[in-house]
Amino acid sequence: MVKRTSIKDVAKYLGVSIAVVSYVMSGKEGRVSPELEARIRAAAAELNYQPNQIASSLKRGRTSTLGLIVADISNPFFAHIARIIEDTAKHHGYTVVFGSSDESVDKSQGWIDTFLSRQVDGLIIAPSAGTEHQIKMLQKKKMPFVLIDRYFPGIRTDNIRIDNFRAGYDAAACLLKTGKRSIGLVSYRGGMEHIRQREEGYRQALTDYGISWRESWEIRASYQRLDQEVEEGLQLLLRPQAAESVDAIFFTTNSLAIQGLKVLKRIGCRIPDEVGVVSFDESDAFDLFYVPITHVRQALTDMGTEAVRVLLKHMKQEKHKAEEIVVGADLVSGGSCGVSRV
Amino acid sequence: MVKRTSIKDVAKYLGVSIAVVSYVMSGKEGRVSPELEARIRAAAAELNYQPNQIASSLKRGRTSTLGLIVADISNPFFAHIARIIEDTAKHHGYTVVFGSSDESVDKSQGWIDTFLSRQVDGLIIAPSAGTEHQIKMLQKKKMPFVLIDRYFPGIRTDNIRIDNFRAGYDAAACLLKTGKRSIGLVSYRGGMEHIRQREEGYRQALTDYGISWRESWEIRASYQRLDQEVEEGLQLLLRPQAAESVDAIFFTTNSLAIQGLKVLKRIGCRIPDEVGVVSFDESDAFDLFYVPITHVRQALTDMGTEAVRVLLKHMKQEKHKAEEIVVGADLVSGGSCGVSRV
DNA sequence: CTGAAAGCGCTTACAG
DNA sequence: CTGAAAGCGCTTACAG
Repeated sequence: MVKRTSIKDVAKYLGVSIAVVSYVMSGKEGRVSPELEARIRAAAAELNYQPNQIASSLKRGRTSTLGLIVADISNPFFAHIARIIEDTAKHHGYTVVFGSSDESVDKSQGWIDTFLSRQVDGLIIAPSAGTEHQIKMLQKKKMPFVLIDRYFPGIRTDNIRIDNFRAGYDAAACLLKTGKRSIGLVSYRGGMEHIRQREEGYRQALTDYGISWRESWEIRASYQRLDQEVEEGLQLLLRPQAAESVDAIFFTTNSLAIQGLKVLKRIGCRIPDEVGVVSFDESDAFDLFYVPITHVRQALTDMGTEAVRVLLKHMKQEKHKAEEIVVGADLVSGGSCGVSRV
Repeated sequence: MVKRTSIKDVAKYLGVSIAVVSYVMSGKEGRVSPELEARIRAAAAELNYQPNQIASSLKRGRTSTLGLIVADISNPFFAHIARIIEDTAKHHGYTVVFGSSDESVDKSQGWIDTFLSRQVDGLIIAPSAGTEHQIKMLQKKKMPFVLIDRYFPGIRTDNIRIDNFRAGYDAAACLLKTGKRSIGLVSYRGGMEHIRQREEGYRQALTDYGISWRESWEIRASYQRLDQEVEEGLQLLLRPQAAESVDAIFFTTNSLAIQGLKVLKRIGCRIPDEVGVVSFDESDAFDLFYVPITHVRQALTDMGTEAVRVLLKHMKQEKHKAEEIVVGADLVSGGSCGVSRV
């Protein structure tokens, strides 16, 4: 990089103080005479001056940067949210740095440390399981942050999420309404609260429809070995003639569903006749499946814009009571549940 | 944010100079006695010291940050690349800030300005059409950057891409091999070189298979009104009994294909019998389509890691001749082309 | 091995 | 309206 021209250079060029140049370049009104201002602007343009935000950040103690930590930026759910956060942040003069935690406690800590040392003004985090202490540490340091998608019931924090219980209930109910009676659950290991809520909703729906829940209907995969464990789980659920075999499946996230659908397709399972399916989140693959997959659509735009809005508010106010914001989620019907009898 | 403890605080706490603290905290070997080093480390831990990277950046003139500009971070192609770049950059001690240009010249300029004023050490850019002058400006400023995915034939720059001509050729050839004879092209307006290369490959394949190219086979959509224009274009291409009607379609990007498949599905077009299909890039939707969509798979991992590698190399060397790196791309067969007769 | 000091490029109270 | 100066938190040549 070629040596950049600084405020000092343009001050020297005009024989004025660096103070006036700074005032003009940072848009302070009424501190400098119109004539001088014009000369400074002209000189700045001529010398190709561009302010150094790093210096400004050091002096002002704020970087106008937000840190975003998600499980995986290449997951469409997070990629979509990232885009909305980017746009909203930019609109308020902020830039976003991001990191993927891969659901790892250590990686999450690593990104938090990185972002803190880089003096981000605030953090937006989709926290992984087992990171409660990291969240508490942020609170202790009074570092502004907001949680998205996930949250910890034991910690009062700003967080933006959907009503996961209700969404899980609606998803399962959609299957039950078509006469499905043995509803499998394909979910994540790890015990994240938002996933547990979806599962609770599912169980409540079973109960309300007079179905007695069976433990063998629930299978779980780990993030790290998702593909293999979904496949093994489905093999169990779909064993022909087995007492535990299932006539419908609720996938609690998009990645579980994508992998699950690949398995169902490979073994030639007919949807919805043999097995009804409902999933979470959007995907082009759901729309283009031979029978479009019914799914819970989270209001991602609201989630992203609210996250930034609440975070900026939090950053502004020393005292700030935690806001828990529930954004919309609706069931998009695609036919994969079967034909409703209600 | 609570007042952070600085190097000065720990120096004062121990009654030593800030210099030694700095040496220890930044890992300079052999400048400080082991005893003092131990005391400093203990004090730093006790006072919960975390280095301020902003101050370090200002002094050292480097931020260990890379800027990434893509068309849209929520597009799976770019989201995937972003993830690889994030991992590779992190491995080398760099953090990534990103911005989506939406194929807009102005937004692209905006992100470049933002990233320059934030003193990023280097840029990775998938440049939009019409941004040649921005690229030249970066060269004039000697700002290190590398282009990915796209490039400008008239400007010598580092760039990482696939052989788009060959990939376009292979894609079209796959359709021709199954006996398809009138091959439609669904592509982008705007004349980006990488897209033009794909189109050229397609035309060359037609020629080599003894088919005479027809202008009416080629339809183009703009980024801003993609959905509508793809639909209108397909309607033209698939008009029954029309002379121009087509028995196969080559989509030159994933977003064109996704939208196109939605249209084909809606109008009940049978793939591959009525219309063969081949696309670019990967998508869960391609794998899960009733007939898996044959597509060109770009070596995204290579593209991302090479981009970072070349950029870091460029940043290190004052003199540096432009590297044009071609990464792999292979055709993943899915059955959507039809049955090969060769 | 250790310290005093200059300086990175800004911002901003304080004088004049 | 304008300028001289302190200071943000580091790094690093220069003395000792």
